[in-house]
Amino acid sequence: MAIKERRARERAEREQLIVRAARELAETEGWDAVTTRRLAERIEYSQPVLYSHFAGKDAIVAAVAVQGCAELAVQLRAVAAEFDEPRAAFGAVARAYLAFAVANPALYDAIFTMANPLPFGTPEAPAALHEAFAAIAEPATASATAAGLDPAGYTELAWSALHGMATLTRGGRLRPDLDHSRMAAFTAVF
Amino acid sequence: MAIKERRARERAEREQLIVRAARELAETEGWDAVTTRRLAERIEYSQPVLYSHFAGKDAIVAAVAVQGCAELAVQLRAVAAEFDEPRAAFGAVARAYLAFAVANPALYDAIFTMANPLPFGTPEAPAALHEAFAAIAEPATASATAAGLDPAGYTELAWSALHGMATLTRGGRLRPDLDHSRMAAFTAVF
DNA sequence: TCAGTTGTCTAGCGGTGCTAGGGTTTCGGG
DNA sequence: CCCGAAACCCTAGCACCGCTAGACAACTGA
Repeated sequence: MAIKERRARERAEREQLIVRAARELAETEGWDAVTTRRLAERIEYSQPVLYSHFAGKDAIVAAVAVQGCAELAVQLRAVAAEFDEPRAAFGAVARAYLAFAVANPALYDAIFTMANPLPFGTPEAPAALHEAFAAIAEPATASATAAGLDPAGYTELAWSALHGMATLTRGGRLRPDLDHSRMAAFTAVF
Repeated sequence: MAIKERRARERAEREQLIVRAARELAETEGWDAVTTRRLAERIEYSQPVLYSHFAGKDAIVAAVAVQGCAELAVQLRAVAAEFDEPRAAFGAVARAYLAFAVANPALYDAIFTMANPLPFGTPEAPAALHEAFAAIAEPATASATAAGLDPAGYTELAWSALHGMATLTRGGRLRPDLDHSRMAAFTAVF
């Protein structure tokens, strides 16, 4: 009996090993470098074992995404908890969100831009995702009601602005010298 | 002498044929389906002729992107011209921007999300790109000065919000039932 | 007519995600 | 202790990808 448990434990460890290897490879060389062959070589197994853990490459990046999601949620929550005033919290959370995207570009892509099959809307999305969204939604809701606007749409708009800044910044499509001005406009407007 | 001209004309026509085929294929089946082999089959030539026109596949999607850019600029300009009041113009341009992204998802991706090597900042970007950006920047600048904010950062923020909404909507990451509320928040806030 | 240029195609290279099949190891009961 | 059964993993390969070398055909211009 205990043997089965040990096997299951080893399997789980190897699965984490795969996810970790994929994330590291993506973060250091970009997602293009994350091929099943390189991944297999890195974990010192052959490619087919990857498919005994995940349905395909997409499932691997999805696993990386949910892991990243949890980290993002933790960071945003921690920042939000430092502030009493919702407006100040909103600004700080926004800055933390963008900082996360800059610090972990590959992780951010896995979560939000790659075509992963993660359910996102209100149905059964990973709990970490709800958590991260809530960290933005709470101060945003406070700001929306103060402005007499529907909180739901307002929150999605604010998130869209953050996401837009994150992605456009990475593509070199926004002027770096305007970072400060842009952020000032965000805190002034939202 | 005239023979060279005819040849050059035919080459230009074939180049347009390639760009058109790439765009159509992308729009109907997504960019994943745009492979050099399928593209070659569609224009009824072999793959190598593609490389006598473009440096590689990236250059082809870049060509599609600048073409789409011009169209976007025309549409935004046309919408902006209908309004005298900058505020009303801003809202209409924003709606037109999002409508463009919904109507031509592959085109939008080619311009803004794919890793094309288009220069974007202030240096030598395609003229059409400046044109499109200006169509957003002008009403945004009016709105920014009215709010006493730096127009440059304000404009980039507004564009980020639009871009974020466009991309998150396509990924099914925003609730469709909030489209109206989200847009109301946009016009109220910017 | 005929060399030289131009244009195009076939075939192939190294890479991708993914899978079929077989061989080795380990397990569990007689 | 031993052996059939199950679990596990690897080698080899498929069909596809972007891209290119080299051969071949067609056209040009003297």
